[in-house]
Amino acid sequence: MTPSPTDLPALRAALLAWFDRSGRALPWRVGPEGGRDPYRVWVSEVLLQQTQVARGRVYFERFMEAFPTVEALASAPIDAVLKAWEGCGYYARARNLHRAAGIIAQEGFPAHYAGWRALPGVGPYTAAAVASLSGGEARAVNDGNVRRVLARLGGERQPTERWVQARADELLDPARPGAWNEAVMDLGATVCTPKNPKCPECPVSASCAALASGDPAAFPAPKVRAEVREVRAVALLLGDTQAAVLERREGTLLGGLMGLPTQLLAPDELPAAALERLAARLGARVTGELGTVTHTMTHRRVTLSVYGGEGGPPRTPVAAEALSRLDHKALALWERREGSLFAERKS
DNA sequence: AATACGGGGTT
DNA sequence: AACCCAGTATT
Repeated sequence: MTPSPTDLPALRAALLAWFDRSGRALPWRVGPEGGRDPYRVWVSEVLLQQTQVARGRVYFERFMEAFPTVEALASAPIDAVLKAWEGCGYYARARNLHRAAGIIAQEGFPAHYAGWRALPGVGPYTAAAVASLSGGEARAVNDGNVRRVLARLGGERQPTERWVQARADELLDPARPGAWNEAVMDLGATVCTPKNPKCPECPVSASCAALASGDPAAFPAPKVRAEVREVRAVALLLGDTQAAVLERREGTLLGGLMGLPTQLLAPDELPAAALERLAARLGARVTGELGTVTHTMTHRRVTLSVYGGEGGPPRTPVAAEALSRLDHKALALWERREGSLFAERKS
C-alpha cells in the first residue's frame, strides 16, 4: 500500500529519528552529514558492492592504510592495488578504482552525480551514494537493502528495478538525502533483514504492507539464479609455496591476479591430456600429482588437479603477488605432499 | 532483460 | 543448500 502524500513527512520523520538514534557508526561515515570525505565514501561504496559490511570494513581499513589519498592510489602500481584487494573478489572493482583514481587525480573529484557516473566502476548506485553522502545531492540509492525495504513497505512481491527506483525517488527526503539513504540501508541491514525481520523494532512498521499481509519475509520473492556450472582444470606447481612460476590471468575471470599456470579441460577431456599441453607450453616436466582442490565461485564450481614439476620459466616470490582463493588452495597442497606429511607426523 | 563476475555470511 | 550481500559492465 502506497502511503498517501500526507503520510510522507511522518514516514520520513519516523525513519530519520530512528536513524539518528540507532544508525550504525562506520569508519567511512566521517565529516558532516551530506559533506563527507569523497575519497573515503567512494572507496567504501566500491568495496561494499556485493560485499557485506563486516567484510568490507576490514578491507576498507587496510585500503586506507595503503592508499590514504586519491593521489596515493593513483600513483600506486596496479599490482599493489590488487594485492590490497586480494581475497575480496570481483577484481574488476580494484582495476576500475585504480583507473578512476588516475582520472580524479587529474581532474579532481566530480561535483555531481553525472560526473561520478562517468567514472569506471561507478554505476547508478555508487554515483547516487557518493553524490548524496558527499555532495548533499538529492539522489536516491537503489541497492539490495532499498529493494527489500521498499518492496515490503509497498507490498510488492516482484519489484522491478524501475519500480524500486521510482519509489525510492518519491520517498527520498530532499532535506536530508544522505541521511535518508543511509537510514534506509541501515534499516534493511539491521531490522528489515531477509529472514526473520525484527518488525517490532521497526520505526515504520505501521506503514508496512508486507507486515500487514502477515508474512513480511515473503517480500520480495527470491530472485532466480543461474545454475552453478562444473569446470575442470589442471595446474602445475613449479617451485614451492615461497617461490613458484606464476602467470598473470587475462580476461574477466580473476583478471589481473597472478596464479599457477592452469589449463582448462575441454568437455570429456582427460586431465592427462590437458596436463601434457600445459607442460609442453611451459617447457616443464611433470613429476607427480599433489592433489585436487574444489572451489565454488557463485556461478561455477571448479575442480582443479594440481601437479608438481621441474624446469620451465624462472620462479617468482609468491607472497608479494595477489592470488585468488583458488590458487591459495592449490598452493596449500604443497604442504600436504608426502615428504612434508612424513616430516610433520607425530608419534 | 540476461549473464558474468568472488568469496563468504546467515539461516 | 538456499539465499543474500551498500552492484557494474557487457551482451
